[in-house]
Amino acid sequence: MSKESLFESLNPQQREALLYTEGPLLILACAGSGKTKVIAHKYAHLVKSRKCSPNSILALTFTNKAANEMKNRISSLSARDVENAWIGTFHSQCNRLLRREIRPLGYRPDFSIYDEDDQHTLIRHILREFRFHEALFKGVAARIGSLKSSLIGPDEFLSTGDGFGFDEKLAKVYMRYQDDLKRCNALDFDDLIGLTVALFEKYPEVLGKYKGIFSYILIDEFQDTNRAQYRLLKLLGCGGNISVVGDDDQSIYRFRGADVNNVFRFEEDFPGTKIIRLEQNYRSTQNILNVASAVISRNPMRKPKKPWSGREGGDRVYHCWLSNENEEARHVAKSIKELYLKGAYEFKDFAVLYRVNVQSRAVEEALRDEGIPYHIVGGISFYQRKEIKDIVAYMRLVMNQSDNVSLRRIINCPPRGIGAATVSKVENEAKKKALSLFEVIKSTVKTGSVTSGVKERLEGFVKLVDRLASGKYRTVADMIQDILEVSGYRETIDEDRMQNISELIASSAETDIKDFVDRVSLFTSLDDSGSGESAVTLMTLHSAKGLEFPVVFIIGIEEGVLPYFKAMDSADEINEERRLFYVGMTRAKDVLWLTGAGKRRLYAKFQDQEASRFLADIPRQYCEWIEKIRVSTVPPPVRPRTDSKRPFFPYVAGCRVRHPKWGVGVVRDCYGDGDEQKVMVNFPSIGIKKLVLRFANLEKI
DNA sequence: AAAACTCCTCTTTTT
DNA sequence: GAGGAGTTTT
Repeated sequence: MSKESLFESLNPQQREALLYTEGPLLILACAGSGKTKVIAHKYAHLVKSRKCSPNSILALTFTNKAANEMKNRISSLSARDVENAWIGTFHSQCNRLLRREIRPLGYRPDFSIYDEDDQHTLIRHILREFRFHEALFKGVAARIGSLKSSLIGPDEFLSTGDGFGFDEKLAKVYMRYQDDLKRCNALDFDDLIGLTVALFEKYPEVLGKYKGIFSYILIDEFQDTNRAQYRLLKLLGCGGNISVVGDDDQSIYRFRGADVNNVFRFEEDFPGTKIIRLEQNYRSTQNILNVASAVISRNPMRKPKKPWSGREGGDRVYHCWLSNENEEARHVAKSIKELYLKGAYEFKDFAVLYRVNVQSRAVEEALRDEGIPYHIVGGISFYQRKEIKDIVAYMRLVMNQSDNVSLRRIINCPPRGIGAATVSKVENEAKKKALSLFEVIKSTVKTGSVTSGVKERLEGFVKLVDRLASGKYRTVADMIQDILEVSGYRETIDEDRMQNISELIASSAETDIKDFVDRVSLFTSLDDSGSGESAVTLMTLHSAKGLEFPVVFIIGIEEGVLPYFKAMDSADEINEERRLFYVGMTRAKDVLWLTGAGKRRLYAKFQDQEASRFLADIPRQYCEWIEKIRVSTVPPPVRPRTDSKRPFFPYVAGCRVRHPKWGVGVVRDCYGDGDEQKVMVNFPSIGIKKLVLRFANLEKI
């Protein structure tokens, strides 16, 4: 492709973004403004104009899907092989770098990568050993994860503790977790970023090497970076050879550590930053854009921007209030059918978006009743399935025999008579001698300090692993087949599970075994290839980011659902809910429906629902109200309620209370309502207690 | 080691 | 109201 045609399809701002290569550049890209296109074109331009040699541009995204899309675009623009280019997700490229450079940090290059599940297993194990709130493992993991994504180590965290015991214990768990990972020669997702940063900070010569390799840096979805990722960019991009593209209005992953403030910090940290705004929206009609803009403009702390659409007018945004969630779902299904029968749209042109996955149920039912094909995006990932994780654990243990988490997973799977008692014996031994579990097992087999039965079974296991480790497998398929046969795993699983394993094998093709394990670890969901049949898409608002559909329904726009009730007591979280709504609305090209229900069953109980506060921000002239239930029962879209109707708590997290028996403690959380109101209080003497407010007899101090 | 039972939780989830 | 996980039972 000629240089001219690289520009031809771009508007003036996009062109400017592409040509500005001499200093740090922040591209504020409104929804639907073609940001991915700009990055791909810029990459191609940098190579074409010989400003950068091929493979010297680091281009980072968040998802594998986005990375693949970028690779495809770039290779078709520049007719160049992108196999060895530094294009990929933050995690995959850090992994690539660490496989080469990690030694000085005390890990071996054959390290395992632990996903969230493995992380949970390990933390749970530690909590059990510490006899410390094992049930809270998820919360503890989340806490540790957020510390790690902010590059706060255990020691640093300890020094900021609240002095009430919990955080100190948490710091100990954190420290131990990090030690265990190292002992296992394993990295979790946060380590992939964090250790790359640590490497660069500790070893300037390594940083220098990579600054030499990367002559330019391109970042997509910049608003989703966390502190660690930002630090990485700062280290590598301080020379100013960096362009980042993002939209602060579309930051919806705060709960995962994403920090929108990076967008605001960028200008300060990269002096001389040029800002270019991509404000032309190529997706939605002006009406849809007006509605979305009206809602998002209520958020404080935004980068100012004026999105506009080349598509004047368009349908007004439809809004409809139904009596309950089934009526709502039926309404969605009927509307889809109606539009479909008019012939303007295929089923794949429709999307139904919701805040929480449970909302899909009613919609599924209604679509089935109408005979409308649909598919659901999200849910349990292929790679999270037990049988897949088991097989991968075998592979990991074979490649990294320090991997205790994988060993524990499969030592008795299939059952080979090595029970909990034996394992915990081995664990104690391992702790004493600072060896890995597998090493201890091997020496136990040699010295025979256990009963002959146990010894025999352990020996069988060692032989199994050794056999697999010495196997000269050409392909992933060979290795997995051997694992299935030799371990006896195959006999223990049913048809369905075997089917999944076959799929795993099929997906491996001719991939190198090590690359395959990395890929499996760094993938979350298998590309839903889809059956090819045209079908309505159902998914959460989060999953919808980056996509577009001609007709979009956003359902459950009610207080408690959107914004979700858990987010309602913090202004920051409300703002994020608003952004989520904004992301949803800006997915629509032609038609946007906003619906809600007056009654809804959430979990066990029915609830009366009020219209979402966000609806009150929509100017009436862009909207059309469709009356489905009697006007008297239609709740007008009111301003946000005062707190009077929300469950009221006499305490807030952080305040101190006195308990007649346990003395003074700190409130950590308040939840539930009515007679079920509960508080979680941390008492220094005994730790965390959950108390029913009615009975607790607490005194505020 | 499977089956039965009880208890708990229940937002979103790029890697 | 349902699914997951831990515990107890057989």
